[in-house]
Parts: sequence; C-alpha cells; structure tokens
Amino acid sequence: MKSPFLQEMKDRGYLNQCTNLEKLDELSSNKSITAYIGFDCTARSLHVGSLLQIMIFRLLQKYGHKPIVLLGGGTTLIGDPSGKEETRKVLKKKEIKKNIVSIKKIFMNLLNFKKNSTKPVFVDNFSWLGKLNYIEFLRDVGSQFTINKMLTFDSVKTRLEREQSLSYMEFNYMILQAYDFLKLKQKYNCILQLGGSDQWGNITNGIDLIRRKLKKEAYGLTTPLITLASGSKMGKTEKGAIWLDEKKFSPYDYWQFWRNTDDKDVVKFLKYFTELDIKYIEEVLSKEKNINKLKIKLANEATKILHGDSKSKKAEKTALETFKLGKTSINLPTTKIKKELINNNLSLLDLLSNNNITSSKGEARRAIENHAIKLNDNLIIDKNKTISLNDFKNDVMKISFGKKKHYLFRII
RNA sequence: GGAGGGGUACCAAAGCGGUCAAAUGGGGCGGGCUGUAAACCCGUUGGCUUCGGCCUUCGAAAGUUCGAAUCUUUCCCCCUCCA
Repeated sequence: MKSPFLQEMKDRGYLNQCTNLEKLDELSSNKSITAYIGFDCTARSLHVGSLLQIMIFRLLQKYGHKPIVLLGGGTTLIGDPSGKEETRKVLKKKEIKKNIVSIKKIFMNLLNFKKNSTKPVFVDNFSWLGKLNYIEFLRDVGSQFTINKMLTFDSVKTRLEREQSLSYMEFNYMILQAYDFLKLKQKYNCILQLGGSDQWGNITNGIDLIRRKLKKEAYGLTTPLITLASGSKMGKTEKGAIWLDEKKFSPYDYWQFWRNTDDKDVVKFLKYFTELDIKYIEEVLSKEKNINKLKIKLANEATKILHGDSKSKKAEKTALETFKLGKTSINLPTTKIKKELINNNLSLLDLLSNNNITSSKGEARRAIENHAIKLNDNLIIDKNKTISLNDFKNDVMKISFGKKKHYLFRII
C-alpha cells in the first residue's frame, strides 16, 4: 500500500471492499482526494453506529484529504431500503431540517476546521434533489438504469424474496444516491464514496452513473459491519441508542459504555475507535495483561475524541471514585431537588420513577424487592420509605440502582 | 379474481367462553459468582393502588353473553396455493 491513508485504513480494519484498490491507492498517495460519506437524518443525533464513518473522516483529514459530509435531507424523505426489512416511517421535512441542524453540530467537535485544504464541506442533497424535474430526471438519469439490474441488488432482492412490500418510492432510493455521487463529482471533484458494507450497491451505482455520464472513474470503499461479541449490532443497546450528542447521552455514560465493552471486543475497538498508533496498541497489548486497564484506555481515548480531554478525564475520575474507591463522586449525574418536596413526604418510589431512574413506580417497587436500590450505599428494603432531610449529607444524597447506575440528588 | 391459513405483550410462540395481565423460549432489568467482562445460577418483566382491589392490553370497530384473547358480523393487514 503506497498511500498512508489506505495503509492506516487497512491496519485499523476499516477496509471491507473496494471497487479498485490499486488505482485508489495510486491516486491517494500522489495527491489530495475528496471523499464523501452520506448520513441519514432520521434522528436528532448520530449514535455510535455512525462513529466508524466519523473516524474515517478524521483519518482522511489526517492525511490531507478533503471530506464531504453529505446530510441526506433529500434522501431521508425517501428512506433507504438497504438493510431494512420494513418500510420505515417517512419523516416530515421540518423534522429532517431540525435533525440536520443538530447532527451538523456533532461534526463541529469531531472534525478539523482549521486547515482550508482539508476543511470539511457540508452538503444537503435536498438542495439538488428537491429541485429535480421528474421528466428530465427520468430522461437524463433514469435512462441509465435498467430494472433488470436494479432487481438484483440485495436491498431490493431481500424485500421481494420475503414478499415484503417495497414501495416505488423506496425503489428509487438507489438512483437518487447514485445521482448524489454524480453531483458531488461534478461540483467538488469528489472521487470516492465511503460507507458501511450495506451501502455497496448504492455506491457502485453511483460509480456506474459517473462512468456513463462523465466518462470518468470514481471509487467506492466500504467498511465492515461491526457486530459485538454478543452478536448484536453496534450502536443500540436494548435500553436505547448510544448517542453522540452530549445532551442525549452524557460524557460519563459514554465513558461507561466503552468501559463496559466485552473482553472479546476490546482489541478490535481500540483499533476502530481510538487514534492510538497501531504499533503502540500492539505494544500495549503485548505488555498489558490486565484487560480492565485496556478498557479504561479505550474509554479514555474514545471519550476524548468525542467530548474532549477534560470531560474524558472527569468521567474517568468519576468512575474511579464511584467503583474503585466506593466514594460518592460529586461528578455523578446530579438532579436538583427542592427542599419543600422533601418536607412534603416525598416517597422513594416517586423519586425513582419521576427522575427516570426506573420507568414506573411498579418497576421501582420491584427493584426494591429485588434488593437493587441503595440510598447512600445502604440497601433499602422498605418499599414505602419516604425521603427525609436526614438522608442528605451536606445536601447531597446518592441513589444507586444496581451496581452500575448511580445518581446524586442535591437540595436547593 | 378463486380456495385456504393467520394477526396475541419488546420479539418468537401457546391459549380458542370463566381458574387469563395471558403458558413457554429469547431478549431486557435486577441479584449471586467475578473483574464495572463472559459463562453459569436465581429472581423479575402492563399501569395505578389506601395492598381490599382498580384501570388498560390479545389487528380495528360493532355485537352475542352474567362473563370474550377465545363466539358472530363488518373492515384493515399478512402468508400459502390456484388463476
């Protein structure tokens, strides 16, 4: 591998499939290239599932290449059928716009805006897809696609085989994504599209379209699908997604997420989600036999990338105080509580359910029955306990649900 | 268009007039063991409750009945076979 960018992609395990690796290697070793990744705008925030793509953006920048962040304001109106067994709900334009704004914010912290040559470009494909004239588009672009071929794509095939309905609207998705690539090639000379392995079909369609319309070559590269040792997909736990937005998922929780990685995933994740030098990782691996130290390293590095060094350190300290020293760390998630409320015979059950520690009073009750609730580290057995001022030390009270979830309440 | 089968909780799947807030498995959550891991074992898994009960839930609506997830009618959706 000549290109240091691709070399590191390979070393870190980001490479799954490439349309023409030799040629791309050649190109990216000689000069700066422009590459794009598209993001769905179905939610307010991105979750860890998109993290790998973001790591690649950072890698592109590191080696002097230019990333284009395509926010699919147009395509999200249609919905990508790839990898989905059912049509998903169609979002309103307004919603998508809001999502774009908040997703964009996440990138602000993650990408480098200092150097002009590698400064990321943000585009919303609604800006061109929204203006398309149907007849013209069919003649210009639609004529380049055959139904025969479109039916062979996995995203379409699986739907048809399962006799799951695939609407005509969704069927057009791949054409729109191909058109995106064409547009970006014309406008920014973007020659590379990256994406998850489920995007292969969409990407190669774009490359074909570029070849037909512009007689130019473009490239595609996919990353492997990340699965956890447990077999589930990365990014979503059953409780909820691991969001990248600080407001939806605190740096402490984010740190904890990495700290709780399955033993079997640690090495893989160090390569995927930290920017530690590969040689350094291998060196650490050979020396460090204590897997928990590696998990802490992983948590520190991953949190640093997303939330910055100081928040990462703070999270580490909070975890150390809470778990190792068994102290009440003042940096645990804290809820303020009014003094009147406590004087008013606030029941523990209400406290737990009203603050999202448990999802209902019933769950709170069961948790107490199962000996899962601790107040200032003392096990609570009485379901009908009411909170009193005596439960606060220096105006602070710690509530624990299980071994891992700890919350502070502070009187105001 | 014709014939048949089916829609049950987070998912899969049993129940087919009362004992059904609904078996069982998976998943989740909690406990034990440990290392904030995995595996394993145990508990728990609709909401509210003055702990007597009460309310909502078996595709949707209407009905039969003292009583419906279970029977009837209409509607919606899915599957299999034939055209």
